[in-house]
Amino acid sequence: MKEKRYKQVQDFLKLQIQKGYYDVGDYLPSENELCSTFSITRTTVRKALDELTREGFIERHHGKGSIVRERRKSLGLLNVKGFSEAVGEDVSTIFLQGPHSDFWSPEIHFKISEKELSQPCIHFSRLRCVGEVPVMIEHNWMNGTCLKEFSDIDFVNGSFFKTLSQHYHIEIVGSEQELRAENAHKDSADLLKVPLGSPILHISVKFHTSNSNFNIYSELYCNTNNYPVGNSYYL
Amino acid sequence: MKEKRYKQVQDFLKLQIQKGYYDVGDYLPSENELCSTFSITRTTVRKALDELTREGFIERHHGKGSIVRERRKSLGLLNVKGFSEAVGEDVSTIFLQGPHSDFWSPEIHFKISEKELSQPCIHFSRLRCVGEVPVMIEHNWMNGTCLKEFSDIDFVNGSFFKTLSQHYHIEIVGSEQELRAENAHKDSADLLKVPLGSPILHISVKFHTSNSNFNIYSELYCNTNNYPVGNSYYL
DNA sequence: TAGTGGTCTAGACCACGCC
DNA sequence: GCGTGGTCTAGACCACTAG
Repeated sequence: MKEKRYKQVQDFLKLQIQKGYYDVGDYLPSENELCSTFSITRTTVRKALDELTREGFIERHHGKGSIVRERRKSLGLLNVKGFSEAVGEDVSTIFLQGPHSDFWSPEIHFKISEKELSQPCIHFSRLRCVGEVPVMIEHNWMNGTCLKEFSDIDFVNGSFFKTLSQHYHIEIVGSEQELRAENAHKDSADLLKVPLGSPILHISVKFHTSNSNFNIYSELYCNTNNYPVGNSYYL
Repeated sequence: MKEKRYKQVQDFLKLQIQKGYYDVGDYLPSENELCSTFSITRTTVRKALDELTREGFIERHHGKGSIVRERRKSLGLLNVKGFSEAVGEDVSTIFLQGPHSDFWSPEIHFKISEKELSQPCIHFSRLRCVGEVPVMIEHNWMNGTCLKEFSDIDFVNGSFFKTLSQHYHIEIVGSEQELRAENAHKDSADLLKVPLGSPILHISVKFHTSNSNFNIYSELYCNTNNYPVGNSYYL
């Protein structure tokens, strides 16, 4: 398949931003400049800029131009913003299962796309702790065909999202979440070291990425007794 | 400001979907049909469909058409929107206590600003139902000096936020939230009609508004058994 | 093969920010 | 006034799906 023009421009600009060619707040070339640089029309340039906006790389200001945005740290809820930031430094992560091939689990709450279902699945799970106290169990499933040799690559700074961005150029563009209060089942009670039947916050997440065939499906089980899940949202 | 063409089409289709004119899985009219129906070009029609896709109302399939997506059966609480805009259908609200003067309650989780503490407080609480089933208890506290004669004014379409916007020109600009899974206490168990000790999702919210001396402090108690709390976030 | 959505061109006019 | 991004037109060709 031929590389799309808007995709070329999009990737070119994204790379320049990621490489630090522009500082936060800098203006990109104007749409008309980009048109002549790439010998394409404004419609195509704007499609590229639309995508970059959706991905959070730039902001556009009517009458002024497109500026480079500060890279976001969290999306909606529990992008584990609560861990390294809200809770402090004393957080740790234990792999329960490293990345490995698996089936698409019925535990996944959101509807998995047909395309993804027909492709191999990668799964990994982690236990998040504050100090010595386990506070969250995290299960993740995703399309394996998009992550060649994933199991062999170390997580960038322990962050899965950073790894996706830097090694695979996949960006998170949105998420859907559902939250429930449940009673702890045996497995989660054991891992979280709480009595069977304790109230547990169960969060189902579907992260949407810049690749429409690659979503991340997560099921999280949180002990909120000492560390409530936090979220902030600004317009 | 003139209403944009793509916005007209977008809102028209959204309304038809919300009204149930299309079933889940139904195909919308093709892009070319919409072009002639509205006497606009495909670029404009596609812009409308792009927005609906981003909002999660439709899915588009190359070579086939645009189908209506399943609407999430959730409360959509964690964004800045209110309950009334959640799923829209068949929700009702019962006032437990209408707006009245009160003290700033120790039940409020977030820190109240000094300025607000020194001023009178208005409180009201409601029970939110889907059909006949109570799903959420809502307590709200706020600075009374900003809401002259608030008790006497009817809520615009039953929406508190709309009332704030239309009568007081106060807009929500952001929020902070904390979530906990708890066991139901006596009062909330009674109101939500669940057994004592059932798992309940407790959400503490501080809404920030365009008036920095006016924040809304809410404490919410949700029965998530049938209607999980949902949230989606798109860039 | 006919119809659909996906990409792209080459223009136009408007609203906004700034000098 | 001028450059910027936002909206819109009237076409074109391509890729995908299905009968």
